Amino acid sequence: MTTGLRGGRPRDSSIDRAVLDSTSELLDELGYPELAIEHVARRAGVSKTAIYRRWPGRQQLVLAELQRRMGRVVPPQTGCTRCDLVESLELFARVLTCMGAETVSALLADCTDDPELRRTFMTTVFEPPRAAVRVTLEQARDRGDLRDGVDLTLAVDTLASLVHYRLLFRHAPVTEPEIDAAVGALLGGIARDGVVEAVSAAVHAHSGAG
Amino acid sequence: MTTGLRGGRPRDSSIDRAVLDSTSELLDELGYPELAIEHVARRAGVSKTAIYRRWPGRQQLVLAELQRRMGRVVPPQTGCTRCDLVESLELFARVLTCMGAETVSALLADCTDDPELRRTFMTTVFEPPRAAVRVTLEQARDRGDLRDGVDLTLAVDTLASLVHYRLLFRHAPVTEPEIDAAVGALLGGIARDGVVEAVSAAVHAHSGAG
Amino acid sequence: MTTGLRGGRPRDSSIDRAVLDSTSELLDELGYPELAIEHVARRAGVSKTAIYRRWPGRQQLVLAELQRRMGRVVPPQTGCTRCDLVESLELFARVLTCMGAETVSALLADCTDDPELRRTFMTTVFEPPRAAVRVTLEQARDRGDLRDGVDLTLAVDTLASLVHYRLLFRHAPVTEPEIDAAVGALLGGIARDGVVEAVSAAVHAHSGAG
Amino acid sequence: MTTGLRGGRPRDSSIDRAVLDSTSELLDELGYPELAIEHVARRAGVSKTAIYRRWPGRQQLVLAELQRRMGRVVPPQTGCTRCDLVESLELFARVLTCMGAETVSALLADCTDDPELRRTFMTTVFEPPRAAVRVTLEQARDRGDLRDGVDLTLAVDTLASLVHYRLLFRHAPVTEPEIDAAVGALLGGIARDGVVEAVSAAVHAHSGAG
DNA sequence: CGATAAGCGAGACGGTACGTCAAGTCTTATA
DNA sequence: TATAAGACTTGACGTACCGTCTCGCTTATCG
Repeated sequence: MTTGLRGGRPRDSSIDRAVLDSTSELLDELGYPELAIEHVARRAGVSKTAIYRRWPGRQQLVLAELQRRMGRVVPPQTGCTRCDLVESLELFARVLTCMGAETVSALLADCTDDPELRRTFMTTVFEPPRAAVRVTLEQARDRGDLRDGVDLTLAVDTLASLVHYRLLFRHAPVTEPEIDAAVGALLGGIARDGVVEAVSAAVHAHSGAG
Repeated sequence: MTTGLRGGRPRDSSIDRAVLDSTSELLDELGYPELAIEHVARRAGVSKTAIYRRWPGRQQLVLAELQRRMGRVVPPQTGCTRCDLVESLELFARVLTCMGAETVSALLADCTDDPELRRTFMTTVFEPPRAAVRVTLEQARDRGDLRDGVDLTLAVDTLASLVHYRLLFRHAPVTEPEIDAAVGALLGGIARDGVVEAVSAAVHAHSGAG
Repeated sequence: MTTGLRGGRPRDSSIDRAVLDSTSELLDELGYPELAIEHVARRAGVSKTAIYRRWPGRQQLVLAELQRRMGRVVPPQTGCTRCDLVESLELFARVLTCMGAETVSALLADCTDDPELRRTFMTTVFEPPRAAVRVTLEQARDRGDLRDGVDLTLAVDTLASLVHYRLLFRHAPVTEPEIDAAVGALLGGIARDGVVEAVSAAVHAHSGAG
Repeated sequence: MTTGLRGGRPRDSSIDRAVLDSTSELLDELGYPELAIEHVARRAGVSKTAIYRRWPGRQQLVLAELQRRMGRVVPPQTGCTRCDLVESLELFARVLTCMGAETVSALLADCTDDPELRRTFMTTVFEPPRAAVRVTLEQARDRGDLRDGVDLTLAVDTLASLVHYRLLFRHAPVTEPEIDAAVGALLGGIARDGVVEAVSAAVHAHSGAG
């Protein structure tokens, strides 16, 4: 809040580090639900007050640690649409894995009540890798690799959500071949030639009749 | 556990109902994180003991309520691949929405520690709608609507995860046109003709070089 | 509050004892200002909750201990006015000393904010010995030992306050000769014969002039 | 301690005043127990450091303020024993009331731990009005108004303690007629003629027998 | 029909963490 | 050196649920 423009003892930045380090360790050892501010304080050799002065609560503290873990996400630029997409998604998976899939989902669940917090979470944790995928798809589009009228947001969600789903819900790893297959499926479709157009007509008839 | 083979006063089944009803109300009013067994007991006019005798903890209690909310999920059977898929996914979305998206994700997060519990959660909450999608895709495959070598599990995950992502993470609604577009994209692909094959070759060259 | 007429697990009366014992010890070792509920709980081998369930706060807890220390105060009845008075005051002094003069005054000071609490304090701690003095004086009056028109309340206050003052304020002991002298002074006056009447007239003239 | 003999920035004496003023206000608004140094500092527009440099703690700070409130106590000299005594005691009551009876007793209680502090308190707060009473009594004695062998200290305590008791303990006002009656009682005694001597003999017999 | 066994409401119990608060000390930059 | 601002440690506060327990009572079935 107060940047302490002038006057007052400056914050001891070694405390920031010590607290985040302890948070990180406890996150790995106990997981988010068992992570207590009191533990963090004890382990960091720091008072609770010093923590609460920096972060208003557990969520923000862990969020800060996740942010630190994420570092800088740079979208790949090989010039090859499929390669870039695969690369983006692998990056995505790496980021989530590094943050700790369970931590991410537990934290998210713990942020649902406060809209402000939710937004921060999304911006901090989900947006960066998501943006990488989007940029990659936009480049593909500009390069003329995509059909006209393709809904980019939907495409991003489709790919991103797969990684999320596997890692956060099923706690299953996402392997490179799977990512490749998923990208291939989305790019090329999975229906035999001619089927989509046929069923498309049927849908319209169906919904028109309903 | 004990079916009360012999002896003892039989359980009052009206208590089961009262407790689940109160759980349901409090879930809607306060959300899962704020739901306390003590509140449930008070509201249901029942003792904590009676609750703990039936469910070992909060998670199992809420799980039971979600199970009750889900009811019976029946996969659609119109004979049209795309219609059935869309229908399955809408069903999926309805189920999650009815259960309460926030509740579902919070509960899931709260189940991560106990593997047994996790499995129960997956079987109870995620599997049924997922199975509906899988059945639909299997029927499509058997009907010859899908290309050879399509990874059904991946396809199910791709579609299912989209709904999850939108509802559980972004707390955004999933509209029918979007579902339709997503199904269309997966079935037909989004790449311009010829692109997939071309980049596919490039991928192999790329990964061969790496 | 709830006497637990029916239902519920009965309170463990050994806890009451353990808590008051620990309170007593800590009162002696550290004094009232340093007495912390958490210490009491720890030393008594009891949870904080168990304490707060019985007494709403530190003040009430200590008050309960003082009450226990006081026991039963019985006014003396030798039939001799002066002896009874001296005896009453010595009893008074013993009671306050046994409770711990510093504890009494610190507790009183800590009760000033809450009127309810203050009243309880007065009734519990100050009234009983005070009542003994009053009873003794009433018996003296009924016996015809006192002049007509003597203000008994004032007389009680005069004697009681001396003990309070010495013990609670000056932390000086009150010896038997002093008590005797004070009782003698109050009973017989300290002015030389004729002086009181003379100055009494002067007072009236003085206040009439002012 | 350091009178700032030489060197450095001189102390800003307006700070002393501002701090004591704020202390005074907060004492009236919240009472001693709720008076926090941080509040005082904030209200005075002064840093905590500046306060702690002048007074080692809360007790000393408040003590300083009480001292300021007391001002100069001058014993009355009308030449009439009873008038002077009444006047002294009223002065006594006024002083305590002005300081704030609750503040005085709370502060006293908060000084019990530190003997040094206690002594300062006694000297500062209790001695001056007490001295006035003593001087008055000494003048009465020298004037020949008192019987031989009267214990002056005991007489002072008897009168002073009554005021203390009423104001600090019972939080009851001390009215002028009451003071007059108390002075009258002490000077003239309350026993019917002949009673004191009779019971006095009884006491000696009693204590001799016991 | 009485013994046995469980269900049940009430609420005590030991835990554990919460987030807040004030005390008193220390650090920095500025006057 | 004094000052303002404010970081810092310490330690207790009173609250809230957790999941377990004990008690006295009720309600069934079994022998």
